[in-house]
Amino acid sequence: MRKAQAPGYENSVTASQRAAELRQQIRTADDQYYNRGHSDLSDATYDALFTELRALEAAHPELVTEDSPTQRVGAPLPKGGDFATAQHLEPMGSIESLMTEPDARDFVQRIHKLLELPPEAPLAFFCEPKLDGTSANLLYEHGVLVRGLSRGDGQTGEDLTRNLRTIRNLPLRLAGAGPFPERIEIRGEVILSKAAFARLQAREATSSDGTFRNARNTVAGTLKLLDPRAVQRRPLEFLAFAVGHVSGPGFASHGALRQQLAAWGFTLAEPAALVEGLAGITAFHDDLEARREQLPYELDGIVAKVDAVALQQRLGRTARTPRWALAYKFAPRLGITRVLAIGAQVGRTGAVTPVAQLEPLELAGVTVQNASLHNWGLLRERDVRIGDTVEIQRAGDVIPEVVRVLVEHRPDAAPPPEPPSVCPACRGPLQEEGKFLYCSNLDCRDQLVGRIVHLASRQCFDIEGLGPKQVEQLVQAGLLRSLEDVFALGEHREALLQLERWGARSVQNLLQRLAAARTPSLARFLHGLGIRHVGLSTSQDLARHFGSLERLAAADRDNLQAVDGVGPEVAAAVAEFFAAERNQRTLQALARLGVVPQQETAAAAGPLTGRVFVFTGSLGALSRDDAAAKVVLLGATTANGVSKKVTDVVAGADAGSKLAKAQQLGLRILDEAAFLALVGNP
DNA sequence: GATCCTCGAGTTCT
DNA sequence: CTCGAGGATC
Repeated sequence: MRKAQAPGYENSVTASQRAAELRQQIRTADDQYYNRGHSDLSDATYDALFTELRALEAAHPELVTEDSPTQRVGAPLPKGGDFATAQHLEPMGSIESLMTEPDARDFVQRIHKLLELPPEAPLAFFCEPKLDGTSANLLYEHGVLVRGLSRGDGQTGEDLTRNLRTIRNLPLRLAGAGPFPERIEIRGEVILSKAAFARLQAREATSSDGTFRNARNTVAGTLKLLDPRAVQRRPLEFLAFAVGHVSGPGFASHGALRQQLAAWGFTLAEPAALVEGLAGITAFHDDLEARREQLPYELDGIVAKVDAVALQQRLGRTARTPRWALAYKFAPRLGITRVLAIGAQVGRTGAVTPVAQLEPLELAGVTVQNASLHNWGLLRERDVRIGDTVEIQRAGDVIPEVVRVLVEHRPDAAPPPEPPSVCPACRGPLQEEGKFLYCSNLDCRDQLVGRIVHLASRQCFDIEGLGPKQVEQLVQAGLLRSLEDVFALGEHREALLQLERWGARSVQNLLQRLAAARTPSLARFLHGLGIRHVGLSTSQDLARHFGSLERLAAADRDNLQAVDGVGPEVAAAVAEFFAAERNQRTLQALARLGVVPQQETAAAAGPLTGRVFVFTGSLGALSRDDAAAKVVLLGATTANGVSKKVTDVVAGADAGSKLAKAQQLGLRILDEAAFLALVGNP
């Protein structure tokens, strides 16, 4: 075995030969390791070769090539440095997601119809696993990797080249003799295998904060690290699944494309198969779902593509997805665990709701410890008891929910839980209203925390840095005893500074933000007050109708009911709110502290007046609220759900049921790019 | 009085 | 995302 040595070569010809030799050995080892699972070289030998090559290149900088394995790792970006962004040559769209067999059937039938094929005509699909990682788009020029982008919003991605380069099974130079396309974009998924993730967890558990909760988030986090050397220590892999822009001739089929990618040195997702029709797709899906646990990677479904590229082109694409590819997801995972306790929470409205505390359970990538039971009626209906074994599902793959109780596993001594007789926070009396229990004590601590958090939230006064943690702490410290106290915090500067985690800087920031938050729109002001039945939408209706706080406060029930969307219940709630002496004091105190809602000006008519927007899926660049604000500024209104009244649906990535409904209703559907074009790029 | 929309509110975790 | 209930409409 050769030792790493100082560069002592007599002339650069030998040095250049040796460098080429080392690069070849290292590449072979990388390829063996990632594509066959083991390498003929020991880790120590590999490191030695690598060190030698690096030393050689240091001594002969002219020998450094862009595709040398040493170039996988660059220096860290300066702290606080941001990743640059760049345009994809061809947009990186998403694929329509389906959950059920009937949906898949519809999809395949639609393809037959569009191609004017009889339903029984054979049609070949290529099926591959749908990997759960982060997509990336690699640009190769004349066979050499020059850039790697994240998906971003589909049009523009972040330049992650320096980090992507560290992935060892990602070719820095395409394998084979060429000729290579002048430019080609290779798309794939960056993932951590289950084994690699487990190793990483074991290795880092002792050293750092143990933040590796699931593989997908770890991948996303890793690619954003500023120091490529840290990225290199995470055993990421790149699995290619498609090409974007190609200069020169394309490929005849997805199968041919895969062969070429493999020949160029890419790893491909396996198992994959060329199958026939819906039956083939379904069989592939069911087979993988059944073997899910045994596969080396996390997957959330399969992807099926019409194999022939000529047919793909005939099918074309909708505004946001190709018509020739579908993602057929696996059924949401059910998990089984035990109910440790059934607690009660008090929300900002005083509603006391039951929460099941669960034995921690890994479900679809996260650890679930709590599941809401919504109300005591539901709890009784499902008959959930402490000690019960229950089936948990993440509704919409997000919110944990108790699906059912496995009664046969119930311990003998498990009485049904009793709803609390007093408020769990303040021990005050409870009132029953419908299926809900309410704590009617306005000074109840948990309620106060909830009301203040709501007041400070984005849709209301938008006070950054005043979240649940901080509010809890300030209430505990006695600095907040009522809503209006929020704006009196400036008078308690000294007391604030005494608290843990409140330094001069954070106190100053908070006080500045409070000062800035003192002139909200009337709608946001109203919403922040937390009047029953009055959310953002109703607040806006009221603000538009009355124009000022004074006129609203003076309105009686009849005046209130004249507002569109306000009936007897809402009118009563609003009138009662303004009649209550306690609330009048709050309003007076706020006014004294300089908190004054702005007069509502009638919404300016704009180019989008009369149109109603709904947002679904995630928009890369904008939050949903920001997107909504943009269309409102142009004269449009927004709604929460899809209905006949809606005119436009903006579908971001991973759009769900709303999109399907919108398609049914034949509404105008905008993808993110179209939306940004409409509202004018920020 | 019944039915359909829509809004409010609560919910988990990173 | 889901449930429940208020409001509008027939």
